[in-house]
Amino acid sequence: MSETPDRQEVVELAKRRGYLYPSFEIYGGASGFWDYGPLGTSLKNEVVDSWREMYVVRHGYEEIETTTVGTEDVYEASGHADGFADVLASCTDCGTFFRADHLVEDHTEVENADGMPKERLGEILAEEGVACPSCGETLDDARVEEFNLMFETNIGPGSARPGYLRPETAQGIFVDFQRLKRYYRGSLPFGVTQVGRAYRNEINPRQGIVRLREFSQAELEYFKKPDDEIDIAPVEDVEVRLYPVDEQEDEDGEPFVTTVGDAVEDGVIDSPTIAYFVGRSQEWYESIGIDPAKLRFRQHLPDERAHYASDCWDGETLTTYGWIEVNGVADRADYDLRKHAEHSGEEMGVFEEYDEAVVREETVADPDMSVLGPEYGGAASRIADALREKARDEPGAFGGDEVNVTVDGEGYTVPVEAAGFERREVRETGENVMPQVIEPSYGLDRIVYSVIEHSYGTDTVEDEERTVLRLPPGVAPFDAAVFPLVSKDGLDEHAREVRDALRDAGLRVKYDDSGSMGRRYRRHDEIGTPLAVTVDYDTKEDGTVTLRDRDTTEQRRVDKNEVAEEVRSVVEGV
RNA sequence: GCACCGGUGGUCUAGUGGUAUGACAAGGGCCUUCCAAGCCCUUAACACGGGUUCGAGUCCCGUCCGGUGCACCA
Repeated sequence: MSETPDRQEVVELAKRRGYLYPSFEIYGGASGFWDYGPLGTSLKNEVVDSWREMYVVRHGYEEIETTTVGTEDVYEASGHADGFADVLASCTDCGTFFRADHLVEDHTEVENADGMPKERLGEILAEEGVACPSCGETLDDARVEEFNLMFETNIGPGSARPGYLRPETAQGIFVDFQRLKRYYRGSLPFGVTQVGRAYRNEINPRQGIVRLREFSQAELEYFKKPDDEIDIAPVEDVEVRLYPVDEQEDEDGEPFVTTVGDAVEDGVIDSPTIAYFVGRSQEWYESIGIDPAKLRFRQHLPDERAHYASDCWDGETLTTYGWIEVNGVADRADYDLRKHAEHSGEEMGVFEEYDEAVVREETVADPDMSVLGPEYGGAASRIADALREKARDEPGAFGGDEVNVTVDGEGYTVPVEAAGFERREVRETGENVMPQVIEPSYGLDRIVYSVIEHSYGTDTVEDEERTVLRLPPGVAPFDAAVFPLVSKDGLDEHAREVRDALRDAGLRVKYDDSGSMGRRYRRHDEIGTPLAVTVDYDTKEDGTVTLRDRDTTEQRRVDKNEVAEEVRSVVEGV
C-alpha cells in the first residue's frame, strides 16, 4: 500500500504546482468549486482519454454530448424535481436539520405530509407543539425551507419557463433514447457514454475537491434485454475487494478479496453485468494509478439506494478523507425509460424479434352494432364489451345459435350471428421490451484527486528527501522534461532541438534550463514527469543523451534520434 | 446550517495599537560537466467590508474561505 500522505502537503503541492486552484480565489472563493490548473487539466484529460479508450474504443459504447440545462419536464419525469426538493426544518436552538414532512408524519396525526407546502408544514409544527428530536426544544419557531439540490435557472426572458442544471449526465442519454435506439438500428444490447459537468447545490460542501457543487462525470448507460448478461470471461480472473451488504451488516464483517468470476459464481454479485463493470473498473483504476490496496467495491445498503436503483456497487478509494465514493455501478432497471415514457407519452420500448415467430390461435368477437344498438339501446355497448371478453375467455359459448352474457346482473341473449365470433391465427414475430439499464458512473474529480493522493510520496535521493508523484507514465501531465546540462556552449540550443523533435513526435514535453540539474529533477519529480532527457557535452560528440527515470533516478544513454521512441514506449507502457 | 478554532508575499513564518520579519520558491544576471551548491539584483502579503482609535495585521461586528465536531449528502 502506498504511504498515507499529509493532506495539507498534497493540497499545497496541487495548488502551488498548478494542479488545482480554488475557484474565484481573488474574490474570496466559494466552497464546492475548484478549477484545474495546467497540470490538473492535463492529468484529467489523460484520465478521461483512458476512460474513453476503455469504453468508447474497446467496447464501442459511443459517446454523445447533451445539454447541461434541462427543462422541468425532464426532471419531473426522472424524479429529481421531487427527490431533490425536500422541505427542511431547522431547530433554532441546536441547528439540527430534519425533513419537515417526516417530523409531521412521525409526531402528529397528520398523514401524507410529503408534498405539503412549506408554510403548511411550518404551521403544523407550531400548532402541534412538535419537539426537536435532537435537543427537545419546541419547533414553533423552526425555520422551514424548501431546499432543492438542483440549481435553478430560467429559459428565455422573464421567468416563463424554469430550467435546471443537470444533477447527473444520465438523463441526457435517456431523453435522447428514441434517436439512439434508431442509431443502433433497434437492437439491444448497446451502450452510450457521456462525459461532462453536472451540478448539485450541496448544502454545505466542505471536503475540498471531494464534495463539489460543479463536478465532472463520466457515465455509461448500458441498455439490455431483461435476461441479457455480459459475458464476464474477459474479467473473470480480475481480483476485486468486495464489501457486500451482508458483511456491512455483520458486526465482524469485513471486505474480502475475490475474483469477479467467483463473485458471480458465489452469488455475491447477483448480476453478471454489474460484476463485469466492477471488474473493468478495477482494471482501469489500477492502470491510472489508484492503489489496489486502497480500492474496494461496496454494495449499497437498501436504505441508501437512490430512488431509481434496485442494486448498486460503489467503487471507493481510501484517501485522507476516508473511504470516498468514486463510482457507482447501479442497476437502474427500466426506471428512467419507463418514467420518460409515462411523462412524455412516447414509446420507449425496443421491438425484439423472437428467434421463431409464435403462432397461436385467438378467438375474438366483433359485435354487429347495427343489430345490438336498436335491440338493446343504452346497454348495447356494454353488451358488446361482454361479448368480446367472453370470446376471449370462453370461446365454447359461441358454439350454438345464441350466446348469453350478463351485464350489471341482467342476462341478455344475443343471436350468435350478431356477435361476429371468429377463430383466427395470429403470428407474433416479437414483442416490445423496455430495456434494462446498468449504469457505471464515475466521479472524475474524485478519481483525479485519488490518483494524486495515491501517487504522492517521499523518498531519499543522495541523502536529500524529495517529493515525488509516482503517476503512471500514461496519465502524467508531461511525458518528458528536456534539460541542457548547462545553458551555454550551445547545449541549450541543442536541447531545444531535442525538445522540438519530441514535440513533433506528438509527445508532451517541458523544457527547463533554470537552476541546477538537481533542482530541475526535483521540480519534475514533484509534478510527476516520468522521464528527463539531458543534453550534455557527449551529445555534441556522439549524439547520445541521458534518459533519467523518475522513480529509480537511474540514467542510461540513448541516441538522440531514438529518444522519442524510448519515451513513447514508456508512456504507452509497451 | 450550528458550535469552536483559524486566515500575513507562490509556500512556510515573525509581528499584544505606531507604515510588516525572515526563509524557501519564482524572475533576471554571474557561475555551473547530472540530483534542491554559491554570489548579486528583482518581484511579491496583512481574506473582504464596516466600526473603535490621532493611528488597526493587532481590538470589536458582519461576510467569505479553511480545519474539527454535529447535522445534511436523493
